[in-house]
Amino acid sequence: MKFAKIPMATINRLSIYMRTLQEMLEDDVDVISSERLAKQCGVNPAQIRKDLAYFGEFGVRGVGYRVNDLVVQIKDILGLNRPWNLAMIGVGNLGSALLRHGNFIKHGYIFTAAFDVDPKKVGKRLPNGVIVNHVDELEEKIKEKEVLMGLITTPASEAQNIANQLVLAGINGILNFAPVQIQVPDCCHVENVDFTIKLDSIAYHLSASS
Amino acid sequence: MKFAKIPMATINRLSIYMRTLQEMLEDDVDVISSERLAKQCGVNPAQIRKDLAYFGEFGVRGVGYRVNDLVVQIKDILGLNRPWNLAMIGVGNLGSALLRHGNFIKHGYIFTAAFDVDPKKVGKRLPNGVIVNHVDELEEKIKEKEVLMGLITTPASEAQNIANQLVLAGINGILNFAPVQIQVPDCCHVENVDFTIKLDSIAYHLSASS
DNA sequence: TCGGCAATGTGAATTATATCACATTTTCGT
DNA sequence: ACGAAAATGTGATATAATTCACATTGCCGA
Repeated sequence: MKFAKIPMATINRLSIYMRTLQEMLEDDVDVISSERLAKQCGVNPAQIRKDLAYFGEFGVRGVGYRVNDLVVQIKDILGLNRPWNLAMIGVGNLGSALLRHGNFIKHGYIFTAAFDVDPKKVGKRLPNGVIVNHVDELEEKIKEKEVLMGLITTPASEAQNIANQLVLAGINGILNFAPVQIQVPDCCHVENVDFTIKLDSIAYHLSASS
Repeated sequence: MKFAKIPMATINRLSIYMRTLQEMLEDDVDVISSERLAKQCGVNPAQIRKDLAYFGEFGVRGVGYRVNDLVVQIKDILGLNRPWNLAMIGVGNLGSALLRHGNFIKHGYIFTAAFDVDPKKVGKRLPNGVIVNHVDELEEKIKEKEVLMGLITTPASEAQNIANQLVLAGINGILNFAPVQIQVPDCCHVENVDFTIKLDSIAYHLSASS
């Protein structure tokens, strides 16, 4: 099953299912139907079953899904049954807010390195104990700290340059917060987080509907 | 043309084209082909032409698109030929980083209100001059400050409650940073920004390819 | 003025994604 | 032990988005 081509959208939905299921666990729900889960996640029930069917059979007919088991299965599918070390490149407003943000650690993502070019920031110790390094030391530290993904929160003008360096350092997963499209070789997977694109989309909908 | 159903993906791409074009303007490029723009944006040239074709004919055959004109046209399409007032709900790490973030104002988005429940924060003046209000005053201040979109950066547990209040206050565009799916009536358009979903997606790709 | 070139705009074809609908399997009550 | 009820898993269908391929159009140089 794992060899069929999986839609990107499926992968994203699996994360959403997982989150919702984790919340349900806390409310002591132990079995859930695709219908109820779908309502909670705002999707079609068949969608959920199809998404899961790409990877196996996880439910019990006539009953539903065991919440706890399904969380474990989804974690397995996504590769979340292990910690992932992250590096933050750019310790400005946004970068430092994210470094302090609890959601990363909660989901198994650990910042083990941080970089900036500002001499005032280099050498400082972050609340999580990580010391900010100069970008010149990127490759060295990334290897030392066994970083597997890089988060770019530099100004847009630096993002491509940093991405190149990350790739050279052997990183092949990048989460890019800078509002530019960065170009990387195929071996590297980039995801973009761009607030203003989302705002533009809202602006469009509000304008168009009025 | 505006009555054909426009793919959501098209709207998002228009933002990306606009950004790229704005950068080109600064480099004194004044005409661009769909091919070159496509390469820069990482999409197919025909895609760009199709996307634009939903809204009209903006190019010159044999020549390309006048960069400046196209930026204006896209702004018109998206409703960005006017300022949009924003409210931030939740002035924690992330909220205050975003309030200070220059990209919003650069693209015509103006924070005119901010809310929190923490008495230590309420009453404080932000760098942009806005004073943090208590969430109890949400409806009143949102109307007073003519806010049209709300950004939710509260803890996940509060997000739905805040969304409800925003809707009651007449807001119909929400950018949700909390890692939950919030439910709103159809009149309201929600976009989600969820870092950990993106990280999960990267984790999947790194795990699957190895 | 005219011919060739370049790049748009767009119908057709392809590919991808989502939904339906139902046969299948399991549980549970009698 | 059996039949009804419930909810999965999935082939078929419908919908949506992307890409192709080319006819069309405007520009420029000789």
